[in-house]
Amino acid sequence: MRRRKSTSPRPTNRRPDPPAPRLADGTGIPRGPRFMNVLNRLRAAFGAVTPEGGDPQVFRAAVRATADPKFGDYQANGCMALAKALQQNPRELASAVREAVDLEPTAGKPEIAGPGFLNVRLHDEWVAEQLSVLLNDPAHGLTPPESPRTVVIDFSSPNVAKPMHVGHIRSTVIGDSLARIFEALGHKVVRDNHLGDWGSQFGMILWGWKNHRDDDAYATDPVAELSRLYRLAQARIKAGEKEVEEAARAETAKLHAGDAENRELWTRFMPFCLKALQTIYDRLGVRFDVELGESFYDPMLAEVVADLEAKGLAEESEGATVAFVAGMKAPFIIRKRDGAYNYGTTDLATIRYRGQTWDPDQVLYVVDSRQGDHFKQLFDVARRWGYDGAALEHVAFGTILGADRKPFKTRDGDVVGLESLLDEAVAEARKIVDANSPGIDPETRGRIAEIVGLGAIKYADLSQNRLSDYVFDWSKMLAMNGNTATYLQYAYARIQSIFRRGEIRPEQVRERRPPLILTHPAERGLGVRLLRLPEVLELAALELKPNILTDYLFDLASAYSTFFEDCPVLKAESAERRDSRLALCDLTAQTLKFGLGLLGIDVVDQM
RNA sequence: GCGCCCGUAGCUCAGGUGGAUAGAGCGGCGGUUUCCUAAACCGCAGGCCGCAGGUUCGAAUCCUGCCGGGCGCACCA
Repeated sequence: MRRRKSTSPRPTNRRPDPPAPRLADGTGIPRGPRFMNVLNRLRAAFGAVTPEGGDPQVFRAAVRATADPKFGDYQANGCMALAKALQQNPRELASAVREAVDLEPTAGKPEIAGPGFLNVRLHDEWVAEQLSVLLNDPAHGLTPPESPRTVVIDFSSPNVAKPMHVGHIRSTVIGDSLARIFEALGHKVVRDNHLGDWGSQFGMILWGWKNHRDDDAYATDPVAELSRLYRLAQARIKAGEKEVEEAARAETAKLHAGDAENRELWTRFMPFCLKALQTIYDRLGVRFDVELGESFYDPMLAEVVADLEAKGLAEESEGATVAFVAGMKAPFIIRKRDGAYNYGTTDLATIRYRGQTWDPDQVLYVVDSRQGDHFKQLFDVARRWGYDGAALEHVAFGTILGADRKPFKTRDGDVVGLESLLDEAVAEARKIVDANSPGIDPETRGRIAEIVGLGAIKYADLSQNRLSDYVFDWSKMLAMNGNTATYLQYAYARIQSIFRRGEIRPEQVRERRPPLILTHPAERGLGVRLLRLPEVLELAALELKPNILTDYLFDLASAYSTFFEDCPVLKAESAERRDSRLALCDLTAQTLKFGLGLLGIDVVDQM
């Protein structure tokens, strides 16, 4: 697997697994009603019996869930690689590990298979016991990390003064989900919306305002009018009108220089712009801890450049002040020929401010992959500047494409507005709800459609590997099965339906703490999966990939659907069985709701 | 030209740090509903993992070269 480019050192790079739990009796066996991260438990056990000459960290890392259930639930693959290094027979090595390792009470002795795999099958009783613990665990099996980290997540970051469009959804949704996942794992998260409120796009708006404004239109809808002016300026510059380009640049420079008129206009426009953005964020359920835009850093820029110059990191080149980065031809510009600062300068000031304010362990920039070169330069300069305390990571993502594999546009060729995209998703969802569930009252159908529609959009984005471009496809997105939010929401709704029909509340099942029975393959398959959430979240956070979570949830929902078909709940053959299955239903519902919540997606009780 | 990303089933995509017979969904074909939501479930067909070398017990995964596609490369952000 390729590693992310980490151009600055990661203090906790390859974060170690949480240490094995400290145990009072020294047996290696945890006592008491405490949920255990299964993977970490097994890794600790195998790591402890790493053969002489092996690296325990490597050996334990080779433990993972099996790809195929016929090989058991988990497998330890470390013996083969180690045998090679030690020039020993892998099966003999595996045999020695098998004898030494103690997995009780979690599992029995592993089985040796193939060239030296060690296959682990969890004890049904242990799985059942863990599920009972999980049933009443508000933390969903998550335990606080040994050393919580501070993670700044820079995401969404739209330019103000123009409506958000489809291009903003990925950063917003991926960043929000990563924030939720890190928080759930017990880390401190700072969600920062680095607004584009100070750049040259504002100069274009100012130029438009002074030359082409429509006062009536502004009175009616300020943001729409400002957006029109921006697009007008942009179009004329793009058409090669140098004088417009120069004029807009001059307006930007005047704004930055403190020109009274431009500052007044900026101050006047901003509240409208922010309010428009807030409307979308509210609808998406996205919030920020801070929204420190480019304007916030403006007062620091001159000093940043002076400091870089003083430290010999910046130099003059073709009239601009730049920093060169080894291996890259284009310089990193921190002051333009005309004296104005640009986003490189702002980003450096931001790194310093964040370091001084939060002292983060990790800073994530959830930004389009096309800005890769910029971040490579930025991180390099920042490190040489001395801000190397945090791991700076560009969480890159691909472009959203239309069916023609070109950037997603409307039929008229405009960029698709985010608001209309959401509206369309909700309208599509509404059609399906109306068709499938006419018995539900219209108002409730409307609420369901909103949740299902937004869920579809978010999930389509999150379930894809970030790095690849993705083809936007309505039919796929709102499909009722397959790896979609709708499928997961449906599984959840079916569970709620069982509780309604049985006239029983989940809380009653939880209080009863019924013993879990896992003798049916569908029961066991579901049960083993329910224990995996903590390890999945740890991996998703490590890889910075929400699609690891969506894959898990889809797998869980599939296992539930199989269970639903094969295992009657309310009409189970005994009261014990019924209670056990109700508990499995509730656990699944809890996990789906919690997991979807970490993706920023809601559930509905019926659909 | 330099750099980054991508190439896996007809289509859209998964595929931890190299592991067992490469997986889903859609589409196709065939089944399942006196039973808790059929927005579901079960089965079948469908692959030279872009190509060629290399590394090794083992490669979709790592290395090299090539082919094909996307993107970025001095004052926009």
